[in-house]
Amino acid sequence: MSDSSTLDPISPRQGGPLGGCSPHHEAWRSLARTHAAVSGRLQDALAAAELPPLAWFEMLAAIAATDGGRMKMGDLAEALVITRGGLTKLVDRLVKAGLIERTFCETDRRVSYATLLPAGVELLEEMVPVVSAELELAFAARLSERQADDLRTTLDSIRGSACDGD
Amino acid sequence: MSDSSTLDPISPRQGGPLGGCSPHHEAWRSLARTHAAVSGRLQDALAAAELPPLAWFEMLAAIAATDGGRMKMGDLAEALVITRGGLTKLVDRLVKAGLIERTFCETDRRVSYATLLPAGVELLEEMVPVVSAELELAFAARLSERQADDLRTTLDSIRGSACDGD
DNA sequence: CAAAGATACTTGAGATAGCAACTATTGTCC
DNA sequence: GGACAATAGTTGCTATCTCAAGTATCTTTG
Repeated sequence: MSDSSTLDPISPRQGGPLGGCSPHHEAWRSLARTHAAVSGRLQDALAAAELPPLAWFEMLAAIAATDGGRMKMGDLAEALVITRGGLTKLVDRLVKAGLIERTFCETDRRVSYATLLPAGVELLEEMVPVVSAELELAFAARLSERQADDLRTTLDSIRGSACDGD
Repeated sequence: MSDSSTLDPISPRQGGPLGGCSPHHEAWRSLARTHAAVSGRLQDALAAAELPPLAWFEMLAAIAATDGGRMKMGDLAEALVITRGGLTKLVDRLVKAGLIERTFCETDRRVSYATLLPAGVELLEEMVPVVSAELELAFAARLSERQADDLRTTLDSIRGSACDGD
């Protein structure tokens, strides 16, 4: 343990056989880092405004984007890309905060909906400008609308592949 | 509570004042969803091969990409975009698994390095093909190398903005 | 040179998400 | 019609992360 003769453990491989692997690999690294960076900024901005975390915003926004202001648990889990178990607990928190409520399906009693309440709409309207401002800062600063749209298209097609090729 | 008159809580706003907000907003949604989808696939592939989680791979890969096979804790935290506290515990796990070790700096004794051990290199070499295969599947299926490179450039510039505009 | 501040890392407490097992309801097949 | 499988959601356990506070070392400044 106190022996320092363990040094130089990897002399044969230095600086790059894995770093510069493939363009796809670098693209992935960039995707992961960028997601983390932007996500972190959004969360910081929300926290600074004393608003709930980003996950709450995404859930409220997802429900608000529907026609009826309600969404099946399963669809919501898919939209937020989290597991059903995780979603149950996330919904629990928003329900406890009075932002949404659980409603049930007449025709299929296994199904329950997360339904937006007025307080949820109100909060969402407070959060939107904060999130939007931060996104403008991150995206608009160096991307044209056209570039942003191209980016979205590219990402969508990657996601398509990721789901298909199962 | 058993009263169902709470229905129609959001009649004034239906289906889109927030869904189709701005191109930047949609690009962000796509970025988040794609990251989650690809990340999930990578983790599934690693688990299926009975290999350690993605975070271990990213740490090993980050260290292996350096010249000396070692990396300062702080730099590592920045590279993986996690907090220092989180990194300490992540490193603890890899150390316990015998993949890396902590080494110390002669000139500044506050600094410690995470140094790759032979077992770590070996494991990394097992993980690389699994991760690469999955990435090829997700990226190569619909993206040319040139598109992948453009994507990386675009993402990098976003990340640049996210860090600058503090 | 000594004290105050800055930097690097660790630690403990709390929050969140995933996994697997479980309940309840619906659909299918003989 | 009744047994078996499939689907929707919830729950307990565990692992991991973040945040804030703490320790050790270095740097600056009077």
